[in-house]
Amino acid sequence: MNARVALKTVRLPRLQIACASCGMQGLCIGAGLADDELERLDHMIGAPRTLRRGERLYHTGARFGSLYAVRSGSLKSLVVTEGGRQQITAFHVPGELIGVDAIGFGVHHSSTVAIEDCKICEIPYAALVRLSREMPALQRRIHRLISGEIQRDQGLMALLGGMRAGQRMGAFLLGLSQRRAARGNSPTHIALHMTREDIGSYLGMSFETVSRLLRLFREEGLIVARHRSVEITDLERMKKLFGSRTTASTPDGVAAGS
Amino acid sequence: MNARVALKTVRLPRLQIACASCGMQGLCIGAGLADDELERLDHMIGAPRTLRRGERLYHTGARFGSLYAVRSGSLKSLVVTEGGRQQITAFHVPGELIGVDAIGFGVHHSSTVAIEDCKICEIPYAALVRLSREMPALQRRIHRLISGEIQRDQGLMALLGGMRAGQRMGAFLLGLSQRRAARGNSPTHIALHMTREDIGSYLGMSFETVSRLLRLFREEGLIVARHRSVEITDLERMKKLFGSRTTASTPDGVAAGS
DNA sequence: CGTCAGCTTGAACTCGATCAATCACAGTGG
DNA sequence: CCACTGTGATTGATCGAGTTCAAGCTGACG
Repeated sequence: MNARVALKTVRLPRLQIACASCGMQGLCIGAGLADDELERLDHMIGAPRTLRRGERLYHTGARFGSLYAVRSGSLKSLVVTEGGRQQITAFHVPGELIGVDAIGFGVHHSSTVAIEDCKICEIPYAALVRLSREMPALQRRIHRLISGEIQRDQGLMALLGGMRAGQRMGAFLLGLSQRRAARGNSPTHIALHMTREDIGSYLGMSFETVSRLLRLFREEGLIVARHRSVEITDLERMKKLFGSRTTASTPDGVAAGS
Repeated sequence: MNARVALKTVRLPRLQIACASCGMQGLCIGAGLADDELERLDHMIGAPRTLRRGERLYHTGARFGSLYAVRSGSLKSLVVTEGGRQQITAFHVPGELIGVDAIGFGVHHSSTVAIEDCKICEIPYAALVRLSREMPALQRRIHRLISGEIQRDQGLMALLGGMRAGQRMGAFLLGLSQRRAARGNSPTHIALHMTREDIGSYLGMSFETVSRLLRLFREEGLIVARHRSVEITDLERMKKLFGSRTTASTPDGVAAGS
């Protein structure tokens, strides 16, 4: 597999051009674009800017003007409910795009904060839309990003709505693992940059339960956890227990309405 | 308020033209379009088609080709988790658009089923996109619909993640009330066309708990419930207890960015 | 070296799930 | 027309997962 990718990299020059926003190949906003298209896109992307831990990228109610790509570090997005409670809606890691949920509305409906020092690239949305009018591939890409956002949310809803705390925790760890793997990193070593409280908020449980579940997983031999570093020692069993997204099985026996 | 709307209807001809898809004014896909634009849009919308109760509009994995507007009746969308459990992700009532979560991905990631006999209008998406290239207002509208979908999901996540069953139930009833109000219907009378089980799935609780909570609300004097008809008798206290989403329910009037 | 935020662990309690029995009602067919 | 039937709704009793409160512990950082 790796060998094949390497071969392609040699043969197809465009894979050697990294996206200016996230600094990676074939990820983020520039995925699926041709060389010249990627270059035009790159021109409108600003230089990476540093965000210190705890600093806010944008907050609820702020005018939406740009998407942001994470180059390094990680961030969290949260919404504040009527009761003043904070609900974490997403964690963002390098190579991912932030602000997708505000597209088209003109205003952010969540706040995003750095949970460690980050490097962030700004992508002006108006220019992006203008460019997308001439580049169907880019327009498709934008739509797909948004669609992916909705899917992610629906997955989390299903998680929160119908699973036990342990399953949610397991699915969370597997999710982080997969996101690392998608970027070519080890799928077994996970760094939890966020606090237990953030995880609890995200998964709809108390931070004490997060702590207890991690211990349970450790006692079960599924992971080795120390501080904020988690090593998945039995990835297979994890996948078995907490169903990795194997959604290839979609039976089409019944004919849809008319 | 009503008087002002009526006045506008008289003064501005465009408000008298109903959207062909949902049969309503200023809702659904046609909101915010000029007369001639609305007409062009209408030409690509098919005649309403009937869907019998229990019939499926589309299912997970099906190719995405169209959005659908509800003219009458109601439907539910659901995702099936790895474990085979069904999680209801949305209920759809007249004037709303279905299928937004599949935009850009080419494939539906949820199934949608009629919970009573419905009339549905199909809106071919490819044609819609083509049209939107010439009509910035339509493009904005599409983006806003998608964005609204994300927001709705985030709201539900916050609901599922951090609220007690009673609060979720209250917020659910208030939500239905507001959606009725947004379409000019009485906000106090709600018809629950879905089963208790569906409500339970949507709100992440057992159907018995749904039943018990409705009784509790009745004993508290908040509602009068009989069969599937619910009358909110103390809307003020409901709002006080279960924080109504005081954000302007119809996102028109807010200037969209870019 | 002290301080403090974040983490762990324990103990008691509570909310809501689960199991189970009964009821209400719509649809069906005699 | 009424009895039959099945799905959905109500209500009760029990139990356990997870919250909450509380008390220490750990490691980072001034």
